[in-house]
Formats: sequence, structure tokens, C-alpha cells
Amino acid sequence: MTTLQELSPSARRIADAAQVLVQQVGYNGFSFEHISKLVGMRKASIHHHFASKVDLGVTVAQRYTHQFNDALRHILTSVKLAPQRLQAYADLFETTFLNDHHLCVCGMLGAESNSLDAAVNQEVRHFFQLNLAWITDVIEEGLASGSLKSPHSALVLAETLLSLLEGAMLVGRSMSAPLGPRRIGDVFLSSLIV
Amino acid sequence: MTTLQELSPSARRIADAAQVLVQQVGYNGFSFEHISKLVGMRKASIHHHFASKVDLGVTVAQRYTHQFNDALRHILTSVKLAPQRLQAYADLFETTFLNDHHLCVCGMLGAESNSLDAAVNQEVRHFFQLNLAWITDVIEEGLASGSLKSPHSALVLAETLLSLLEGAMLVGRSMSAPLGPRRIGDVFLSSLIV
DNA sequence: GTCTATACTTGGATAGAC
DNA sequence: GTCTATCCAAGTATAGAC
Repeated sequence: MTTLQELSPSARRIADAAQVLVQQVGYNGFSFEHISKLVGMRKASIHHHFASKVDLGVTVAQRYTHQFNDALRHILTSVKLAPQRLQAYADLFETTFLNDHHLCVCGMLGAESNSLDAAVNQEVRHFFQLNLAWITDVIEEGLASGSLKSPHSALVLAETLLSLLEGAMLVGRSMSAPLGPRRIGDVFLSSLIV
Repeated sequence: MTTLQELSPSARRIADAAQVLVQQVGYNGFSFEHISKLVGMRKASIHHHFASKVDLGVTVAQRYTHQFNDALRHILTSVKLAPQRLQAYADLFETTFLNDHHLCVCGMLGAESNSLDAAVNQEVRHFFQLNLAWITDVIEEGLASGSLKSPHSALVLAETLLSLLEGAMLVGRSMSAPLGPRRIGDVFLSSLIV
């Protein structure tokens, strides 16, 4: 299985194209032929970098999770208060959505999970677990320091916020004038902010 | 294009099977062969009832929307207060999710929308529009009668609730112990209920 | 209405030349 | 690393017998 560090320039272009396709049409919606057209290489050449479609799917999910994790760590260093940290978090989804109504890679793969290889599903679960842990920590600190207030536990609030943002992207896809993850997230966050 | 009234018993069994498959693996995740096995008929026989896969997809979305609409009207007649109406609404999603972690048909199709025929997408948009209008009406009545309270508009709250429930099903699929749409919905609704 | 048989296309994957 | 050529399976769809 290919890991992140070993990606050659060509492999990176392939993974980039595959990620966009996953966000646009899902794992079951694209083929090696689609990637071939996007990167200007033949199908056989793609197989040289990724032996199977599952390998490619796993790599896309791993990279996405890794990049997302970097963004989460950056928020912690650049934003100090829990309410603003959660708004910055919602902005990550907003940015993705504003890019041609792309879905979250793992949101899309999660929807398709019943037809995916276990190796891909494992990466998707890792993404959600990582996100839930991060949000929970932020909310817990906010509740403790008094910048947030709620009768619910931090973990329950975290699953609520994550569900809300993933759902806002999904529902927003089928609307002519969606509010988007940022504004939808604010509706919920405004009930938590002191 | 086949419409709801004309469905023969065989066509109904095929549409039922197709609906389950959409909820499990998505439109791009199933084939006529899968349906063939589920209903015990050959692929050619399925084509006799549905000329194309798009026809089948449209019928599935139409029927689902129609059944959902019946459930929404039933809530209005059997439940009188806005808070309880919204909880009953969340229970519709909970029931679907508890059935083997099935997704909402139109939630799944919405995720795949970029690869679907326009005729299918139109039905998906109709489903969301119908739901948003229903929720908006319920919330508007609740705000007017004083059973609900919020600084946000009914329409914004409706999109928030719908996004939350769709997202709770999607995210819940990849979790070992998801809270589920009902409990997730309650977290948000509790901030609205007076 | 259902079947067998089949046409046609696409998709994932491999062999081997360059 | 990339290519052409090819294999094989699966997927949508149709023709025609029963």
C-alpha cells in the first residue's frame, strides 16, 4: 500500500485528480478513464502508480485526513478562543463547499461506505474519529473556561456540529441558494456562545 | 416515464429493491444484476418494467418523496404542537437509520448528484424543497404561537434541521456508536423549545 | 410478463515494448 | 515511467421465443 511520503509527482497529480472526482461524483462514480483524461496519462500508467482502485481510494482518504489534520492544528495555534476556533472549523467546510459545491471526501465515502473496501472505510472512520476528538477537546475547553455554555456534553455537541456541517454540504448541493456550512454552523454555534 | 399509479406488483417489487439498494450503496453502487438477485427475476424482465436505469431512479425518488409527504401530513393531523411535530419529523429519519443504517434516498442521491441524470436530480430537489417548506411552516407556527423561540428565521432554522438530520445519518454510518438522528436532532431542538 | 441469448460499452487490470 | 494492446468481467440494453 502506498503511503503519503512516497508519492512521486505523477502519483500526486493522480491522487489530486482522484480526490476531486471523489468530491464531485463519488468513488463509484469515477473510473481510471476519467482520471486518465484529467492528468493526460493512459490507464496503464495510472496502474503503475496505484495497483488498484482501492489503493487509490485509500491514498486519497489518507491524504485528505492528513491535510485536514494540519488545518486543525493550525487553528489551535492561530485562534485562541473556543467560539472562534469552532467558526474557523466550519470555515474549512465552507471553503470546500464554495469550490464548485465539492463534498467532503470522507462525507462522500461515508455515504458510499456499504459498497467500499474495508481499507477505505477504515480511513473514513479515522477521519471522523479525528474530527470528533478535535471538536470535543475545543468544546470541553470552552465549557471549562466559560466561553461556551450548554446542557449537553462536549462529545454530543461535537457529533452534532460535525453532522450539521457534513449535512449542510450534502443538502446544499441540491439547493439553488444554500446557506452553506458556515452560516448553517453559526445557527447552531450561536446557541452555545455565551 | 413510469408514474406512481401505474406500478404493477412486479414493478413495485423492483422499485422496492432498487430503493433499498440506493439507501445501502447508492445509485452508482448497484446494477440490474443486483436487483435481479433480490427480486428473483432476470435482467431483461426488469427492463420490461423500467426501460432504463434512469427511469428506475426517477421512480424510486418519486415514490420515496410521495411516501415521505404522506408521513408529513400524518404528523400534522396526529401531533398538534410544533416542538413535538419536529421531534416526530426527526423520528422519520431515526426509523430509516435504525433499519440497517440506511440513508435517506434523496440524501444519497444528493451526494451523487453530479453524476446523475437531470431527471433524477429534479426529483431530489423536489424532495428537499418539500421538506424545507414543511419544516418552515411548522417552525413559523411555533414561533408565532410561542412554543418555539429563536433569533433566526424559520427558513434558516429549517435548513439547519434538515442538514442536521441528513448529516447525522451520513456521519453515523461510519461510527461504532452513533447517537442517531433523533438524539442529534434533540440537541438542536432543545435550543429552540421554550 | 418472463425468459434465453446476445450485442455493445465500459471498467479494472496485466503483458510487454520503448 | 509511459505507452499500446489486450484480457476479462460487469453493466446497460435489446431481440425474439415462450
